[in-house]
Amino acid sequence: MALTSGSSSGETPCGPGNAGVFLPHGKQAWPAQEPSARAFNPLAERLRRDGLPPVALVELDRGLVEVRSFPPGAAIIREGVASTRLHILLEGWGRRTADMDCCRQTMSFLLPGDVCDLNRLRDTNLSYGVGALTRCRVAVLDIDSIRRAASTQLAVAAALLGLAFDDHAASLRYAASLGRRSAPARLAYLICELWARTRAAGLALDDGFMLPATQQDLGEILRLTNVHVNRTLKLLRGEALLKLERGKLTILDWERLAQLGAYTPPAAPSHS
Amino acid sequence: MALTSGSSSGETPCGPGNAGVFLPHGKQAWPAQEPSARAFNPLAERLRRDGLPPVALVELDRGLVEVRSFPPGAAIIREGVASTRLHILLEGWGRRTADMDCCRQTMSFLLPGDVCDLNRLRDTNLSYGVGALTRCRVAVLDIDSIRRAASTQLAVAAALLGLAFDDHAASLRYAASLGRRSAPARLAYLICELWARTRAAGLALDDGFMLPATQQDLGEILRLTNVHVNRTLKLLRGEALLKLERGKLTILDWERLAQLGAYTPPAAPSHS
DNA sequence: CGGAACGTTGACTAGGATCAACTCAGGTGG
DNA sequence: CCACCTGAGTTGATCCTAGTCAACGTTCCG
Repeated sequence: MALTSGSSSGETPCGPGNAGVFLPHGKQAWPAQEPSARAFNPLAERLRRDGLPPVALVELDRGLVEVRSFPPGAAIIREGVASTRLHILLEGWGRRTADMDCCRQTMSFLLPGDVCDLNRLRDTNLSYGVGALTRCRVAVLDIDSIRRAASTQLAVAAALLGLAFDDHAASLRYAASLGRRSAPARLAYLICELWARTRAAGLALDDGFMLPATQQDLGEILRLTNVHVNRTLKLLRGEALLKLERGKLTILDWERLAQLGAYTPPAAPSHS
Repeated sequence: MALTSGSSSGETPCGPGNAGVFLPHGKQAWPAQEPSARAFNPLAERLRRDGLPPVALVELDRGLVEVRSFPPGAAIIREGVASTRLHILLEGWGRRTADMDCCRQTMSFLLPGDVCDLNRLRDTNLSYGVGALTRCRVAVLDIDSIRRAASTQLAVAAALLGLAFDDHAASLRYAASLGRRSAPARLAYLICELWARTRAAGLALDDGFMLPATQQDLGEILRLTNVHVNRTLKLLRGEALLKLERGKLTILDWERLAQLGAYTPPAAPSHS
């Protein structure tokens, strides 16, 4: 109910129980006008690369309740509202936020293939909310189905464990990148990380990516004011490291940008 | 080998394959002079409370390789060195750190019962190191044994998933608590969190806990300089919220401290 | 055309960093 | 026993990064 709250545009093409979310084969679950086959089912693709057998995907797929659509700025998950549903971002950009005493804090951006609220498997209450940065399409799954799947198919449990680890590792890297570093270093790091993630999600352009975030949004994740984000962008532009115009971020000098951000690309996992 | 690096004092009483780490029953694995039965085997206690059946504990226990001891300041895990061992803190305080370009960053303190490098189950390379704040006793386990245990005993996989989620949730809360908040708010939050964790680990005193960290250490986790930590402590002392002398932290006004830190105690998990 | 949201720039402020000096407790060796 | 050293805590003076406030430009959209 909290999830239905006035933000969805009513597009829920999947009937409950239909196959489709985890199975690349189950394309009948979506209308045919999908633009890109690569971005079609990002989580399934990721899990498949991870070595999850198709059988396990079928198992997970049983948990699908519906696919919902959210306009930009809508709340996908409200902070502090318990739910027995798991949300997977299929399309669009989201963000994890927490309302602190002073102002809103963004903990991470979410890209297609990311599970918004994986922690719910542990605790149905979350300490954060999830909002839509752009228009988003979100797969809604039933937690108990997923738990059942994990307890019958070991591969499912392993896959979830893998996702949790990745998420955790990213949080740690992110926390480290903040701290007593300068605004330019933090911004550079963020761009490097997003560049890697957009490429992994198949969303990257040749020399950059579409960044659907305002300077205010960037400030919330970098812990800067929009004004200072502006100045910092200007600085990096002046250094010919990158440029950001009309939502398109272009990387001009990857070497120096990665050096400034002290960014080291995460190694590929050694095991599933 | 990286783990043997010149810091251990040679105390490794357990032969490989001995029972003891996860099994509260297997007390023969330690010398008899253990001071407190409650702090004796903190992770096992935690997992037991979580509903992990004793059989699964036996399974995990097979992975025990040795128990190592580290003096204060020693490196328990060196950043960037791959390893096939998992480390569980049995006694003492540790910290997760990453060396950034400018200075060292601490991501979290580790207390007895915490797994230092759970991520290694996913990727044998870590993006952080672990150091000993006090003298530490650490159980060293073989990763492959744990993986095998998780793939035969579902309860083991579930327990690991639970630990990963808890760790992840703590990271997110921590990242949120930093950000654009003032030094007093951050310090207050840290104290609140440590107060909850020391109580959970059975290490708390009546009205506080032993905090074996210098003001420099506190600065590294709070992203402040030691000088500013000092001033902030002085401020909180002046407000009669807490005092810290000779390593003993005393909470004088819990209500106002929690309010200042915007601390909300984490809810108990709804499922295992 | 008008309004709203975002981006841009300047002037000023403040929270925390930096640098430096000093105190204090504990340990070590003569 | 005292002299000395070291690491931590404490305090003051000064600097600088980023926040705040405010104005104006630009883009987009109804």
